[in-house]
Amino acid sequence: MDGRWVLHFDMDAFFASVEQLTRPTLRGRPVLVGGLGGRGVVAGASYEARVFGARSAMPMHQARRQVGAAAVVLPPRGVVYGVASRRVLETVRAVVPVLEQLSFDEAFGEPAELVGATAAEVEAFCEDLRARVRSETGLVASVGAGSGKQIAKIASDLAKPDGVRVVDRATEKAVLAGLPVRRLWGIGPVAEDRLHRLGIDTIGALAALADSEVADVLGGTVGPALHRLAQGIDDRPVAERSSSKQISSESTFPEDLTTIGQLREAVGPIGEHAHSRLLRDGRGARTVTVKMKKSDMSTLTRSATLPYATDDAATLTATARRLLLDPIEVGPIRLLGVGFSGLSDVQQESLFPDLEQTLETADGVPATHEAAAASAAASGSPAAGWRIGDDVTHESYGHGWVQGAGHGVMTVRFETRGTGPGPARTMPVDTPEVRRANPVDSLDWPDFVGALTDDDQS
DNA sequence: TCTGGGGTCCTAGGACCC
DNA sequence: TCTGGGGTCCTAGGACCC
Repeated sequence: MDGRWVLHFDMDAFFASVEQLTRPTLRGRPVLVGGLGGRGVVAGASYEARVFGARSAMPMHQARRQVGAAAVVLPPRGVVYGVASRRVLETVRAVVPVLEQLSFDEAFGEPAELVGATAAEVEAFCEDLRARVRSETGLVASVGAGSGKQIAKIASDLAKPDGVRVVDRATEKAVLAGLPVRRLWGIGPVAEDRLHRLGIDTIGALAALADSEVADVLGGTVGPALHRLAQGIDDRPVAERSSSKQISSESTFPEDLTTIGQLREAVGPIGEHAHSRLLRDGRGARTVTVKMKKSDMSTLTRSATLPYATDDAATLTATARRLLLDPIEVGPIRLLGVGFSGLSDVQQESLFPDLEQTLETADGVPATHEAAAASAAASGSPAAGWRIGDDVTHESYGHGWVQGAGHGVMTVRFETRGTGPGPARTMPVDTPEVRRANPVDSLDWPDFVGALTDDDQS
């Protein structure tokens, strides 16, 4: 393993950058992506917004207040980020075949060709990778490199924004030693607090502790692992991730739910959302978990394991509904989640047909009922109300997005990645030439017209 | 107007089996 | 008539990651 180089590839302000890419008017402006409701938090902030102190996971109202009137607040467009993420990672994979993907916008790689390379060679490799991603996707990534995953991840942090940082073996220990313990991957607020109480503030101070002390503070499993990382010992391999172990969906309500009836109603669309992703995954679940977050932010979970894995919506929803607790007993509920785990290929022939029958009919309310209602509400007729951030298409002006709406009129900005900054036009909300559009078109339009032509010719 | 949504991993106790 | 030890599965809670 001597001479290995691990790379950590990390997109810069990914969600906000995709918004700025596909909606060119937003370039150079402080963009906040996240929930718009009273309980929303920031999922992504552009660097222009970070100047004001806005950060991911911050309550949206707070970020908005800090940024001021210039703030552009947009709801997340998950499908667009998903498509952008896939394209970015395909580009990276063309250069680094084995990737350990951590999230939408982050991955480790360990290119075989870099074994034994000099720091300068590694830096050139990383710059080439960034340039490819930028030219093929229009998005900016930073890359960190080091002898292991931990140092590579810290290096990419140091490289941001829009940079490369290679930490060679000679300086690795010194770089680590001076950083706050919180920068170590695996040390969160609780562990940080425990260490601070003992006067341990830096990774260097953590590294200098005795093994037994670390185990006492951070636990017998996690402690020794973090201790080794603090000392720069990190030989964990880079490997492709296996399929997910759990599929879940959760939702925070605008106001806390206080009756079991409300919870029973809410479990329908939430369970249906998780179920649709379970179907897309192609496996079935044996264990159903219901999660309830109380107003004091503590969570209660209840789970049940079925005798077999199933992808049957009625069975899964009925199981979830059975697990609900009554707010009268446990207190008001701000969030409800439904999770499926114990995932495996569905067994077609049940060994327990009688039991299956019993479970399926255990709860009278068919799950599809709420699901249909929810999807009807989501797709609703345009006249029912455009929201800020909606993607639209106009018969003459092309693809655009709703910049503002109210009092019977709306302002639409007609632009996409391919058009450059576009004009804003104000029109009645019920303008018949305007229809809801596929958000992904903002990444491609009008280029996809050309793509179709190419296909026709071939 | 406090704190989203999607995950992974660890701990700890009890049931159950041999 | 005071009661082991190991292994596995299930459940509940929580820390941590982006």
